[in-house]
Amino acid sequence: MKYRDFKPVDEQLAYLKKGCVEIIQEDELRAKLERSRKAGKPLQVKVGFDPTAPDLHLGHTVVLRKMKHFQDLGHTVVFLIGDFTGLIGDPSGRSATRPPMTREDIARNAETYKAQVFKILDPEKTVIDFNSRWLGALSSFDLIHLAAKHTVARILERDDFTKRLKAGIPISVHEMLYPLMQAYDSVALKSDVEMGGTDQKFNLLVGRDIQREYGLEPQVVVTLPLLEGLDGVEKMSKSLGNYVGITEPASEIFGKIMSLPDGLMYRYYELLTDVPAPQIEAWKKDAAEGTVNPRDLKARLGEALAADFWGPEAGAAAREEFDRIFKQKEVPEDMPEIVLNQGDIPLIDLLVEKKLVGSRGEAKRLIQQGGVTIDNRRVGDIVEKLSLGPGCAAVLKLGKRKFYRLTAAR
RNA sequence: GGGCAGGUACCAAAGUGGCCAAAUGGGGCGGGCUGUAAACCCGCUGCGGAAACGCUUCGGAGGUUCGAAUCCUUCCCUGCCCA
Repeated sequence: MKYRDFKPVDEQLAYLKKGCVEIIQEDELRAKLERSRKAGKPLQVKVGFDPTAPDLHLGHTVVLRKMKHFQDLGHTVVFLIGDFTGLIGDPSGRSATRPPMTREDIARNAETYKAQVFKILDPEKTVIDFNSRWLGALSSFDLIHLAAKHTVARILERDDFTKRLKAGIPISVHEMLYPLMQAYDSVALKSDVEMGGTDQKFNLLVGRDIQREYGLEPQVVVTLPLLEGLDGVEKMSKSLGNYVGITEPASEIFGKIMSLPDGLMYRYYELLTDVPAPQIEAWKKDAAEGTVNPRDLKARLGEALAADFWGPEAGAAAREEFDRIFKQKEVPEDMPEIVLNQGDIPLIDLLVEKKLVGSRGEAKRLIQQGGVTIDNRRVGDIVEKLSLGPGCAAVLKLGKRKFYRLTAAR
């Protein structure tokens, strides 16, 4: 990129600042942008990702979207996969020591990442890297040398360590080393900017200190809000199950968004769409006054998000499908098909065999509680048997939203 | 190295010889009301069994006892205090 290709610094700053929680330090970022523009040299922007969970969800897209913003402005974004952690086997799950990941696992996860992140990022402007490349090459001497550059007190300052310490929850030594490792990534990459969720603030700041120790100009730290999960309380995470994965089918994305608590949808609009803030505020007001049905705003959001990952048509289709099922109480167009063999089969056996429930007890409970419907008829008896004549079909519904098409084997 | 306190179901946390498949809360699931929202109400939440009931669980392994989550031995793990 040449000088003229970079937008004026003020314009860039304004674009980048939107939605950020904090920029440390903003004037440093300005200085870096100015230098980059003059030299025609893009900034190096680094964001780290965990190699163990390559299923990205909407929470990750907050930072991905910001990465995209940097790309839009012509900067280089490094998508850093923290595979070193994976290689040595992160024991921080305590109860079950995780087996270390193999190189194959990591390579596979990296592929999965690629398939997902390029739904948002520009492949041309994205560098994917692995921190084992340099961390794996550090000798014990190097590591201790690195560790010598920081103090225990500084590490313990960290909020979550303090809490754990107080609560009597173990902290292992390697956990204290992680911030240093991550900081070293910034040294290795000579990053100008590192981004992360607000929970990463501490780690990101350590990066600045360590870069200075290694004689580099400290990176600018940009923190982004953590997106609340579907429950509206905890942050979105896979392990809490309150997430919307970006590879989920459009109809799932739409459905999950519809189940969002109302108050949360404005937050989602803010962090996950480009709808301008004043518009969001106006909607909020309209909904409160009753001039707009919050449901419709939510549907709009669901459609927009489904469209982000599957295209506008799929987004619209997801919305129509949803209305069909829940407004008009019809049956979805596509549902998983289950083929029944000839003859009677007890319903419970069917549910268990097809792995629709976890155990027979669960199947019984579901039936007893009226959660099972066949062709709109609620099943009342747990010993009920099922049979379909040749060429017949039926719709099995479990709970509120699980539909299956039963068909007879020829 | 020494002293002390702990390890209970998805999580937190009661239970300290039989009435314990284990209180309570959270979470989850189902139903109701709705807008598949929130709030709220009801129910369920180890496995098998239609049920009666049976079986496997309270860090691991042994033991005492008619009977153990509860007592003993030993091992593993964690926290706190002292060195």
